Amino acid sequence: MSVQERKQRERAERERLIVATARELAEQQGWDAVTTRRLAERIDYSQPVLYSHFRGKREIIGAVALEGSAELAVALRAATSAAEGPRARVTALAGAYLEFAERNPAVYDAIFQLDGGLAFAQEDTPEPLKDAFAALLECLGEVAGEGVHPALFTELFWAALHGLATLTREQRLPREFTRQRVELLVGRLAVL
Amino acid sequence: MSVQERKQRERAERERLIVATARELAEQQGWDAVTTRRLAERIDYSQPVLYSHFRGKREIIGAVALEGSAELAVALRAATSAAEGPRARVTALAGAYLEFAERNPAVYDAIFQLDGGLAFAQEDTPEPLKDAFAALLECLGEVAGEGVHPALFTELFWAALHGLATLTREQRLPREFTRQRVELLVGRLAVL
DNA sequence: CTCGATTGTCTAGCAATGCTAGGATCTCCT
DNA sequence: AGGAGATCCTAGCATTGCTAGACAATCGAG
Repeated sequence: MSVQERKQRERAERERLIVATARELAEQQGWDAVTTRRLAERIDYSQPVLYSHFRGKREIIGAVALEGSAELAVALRAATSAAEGPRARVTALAGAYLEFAERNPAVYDAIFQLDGGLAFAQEDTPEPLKDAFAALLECLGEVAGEGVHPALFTELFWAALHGLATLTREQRLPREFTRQRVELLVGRLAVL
Repeated sequence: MSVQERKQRERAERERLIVATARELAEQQGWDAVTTRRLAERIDYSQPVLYSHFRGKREIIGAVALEGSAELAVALRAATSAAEGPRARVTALAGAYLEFAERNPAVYDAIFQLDGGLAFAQEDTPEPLKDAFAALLECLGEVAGEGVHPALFTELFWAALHGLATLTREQRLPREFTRQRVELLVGRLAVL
């Protein structure tokens, strides 16, 4: 069945190409510019090909979200493992989170802002999403404080980061004081 | 000039009708359902009339945002003024904010999530937006703590609330623990 | 090697979207 | 009463996500 295998590989390869191209286009010109036509043109296929891989634009966003989520988890773990002591770890975590959002706005949108048809906070939540939350939990669990459920604390801390990330990106918060806000957030929320 | 005045009044009245209808439609079926055609049909005019009042859909969203922002400010002040003591006030503020977001999801989106073409955190920021922030500041300024800039503290607190509001609404956070998260937020962030 | 069937792809098209041009109608002042 | 000017609507454009149906390439059986 070598032929079938090759076909499957090529198909999988094309699917990755679609996702990568969608992501690239979104980062370059925003998600509004990611139309099925443009996307199809960039991968040198016609539109209907997209629909043989994904149900629709939604699922493409979802695929980008999953890919990005995995990267976010990696970035968070890399940042925390490079820091010494609880406070430095949490600060590094927050910084890495915000930097990820800043450097990959379209991907961040795909994960947290747009509708990618993904389930959150349920059993059928995709693994990468759970894992990104797990990465947060690993670091934040140890600074939740006495009698505070680690997951609940993580949710709150995450919400604060999410708020900072989105409001900053849309110019709703002046960007220049980001550092101070993070310091304040860490200093107040975390029990060190 | 009674005739001219009447015309102007009618025109202003129609503008309010447009905004109110857009808001209603958005709350009922989401902003995606607010198309210029549907909106025009509901107010018994043709599409181009909308464009004699607003530059485009964007500005209509912006108008809803301004209206909603004013209401938010009122709601926040009502909640804080009814509470005794710093802790109760801040808790009431947070509760009122989240309740507003929960009960007026479309309006909340118009203000904070969608692009209504409004300027934020600048001199030319519209008054209602500044005032909503001022309402937050009035309450949160007194619990910022020593040596912490009240505005910076307010921004952080607001970001946390915004994160909780949006993530909860999109089912990204389980709704049942909202109360605990708010308690934790207030207890940790505010200096009482 | 040939020929039908299956798989894959593309062309063409649909309905819906935001927005606009141009003409029709209606109102008001002289 | 008539013309100027404001007001509004019909009709249309380009773009969107998505799909049907035709066409071609490939594969397996004889």
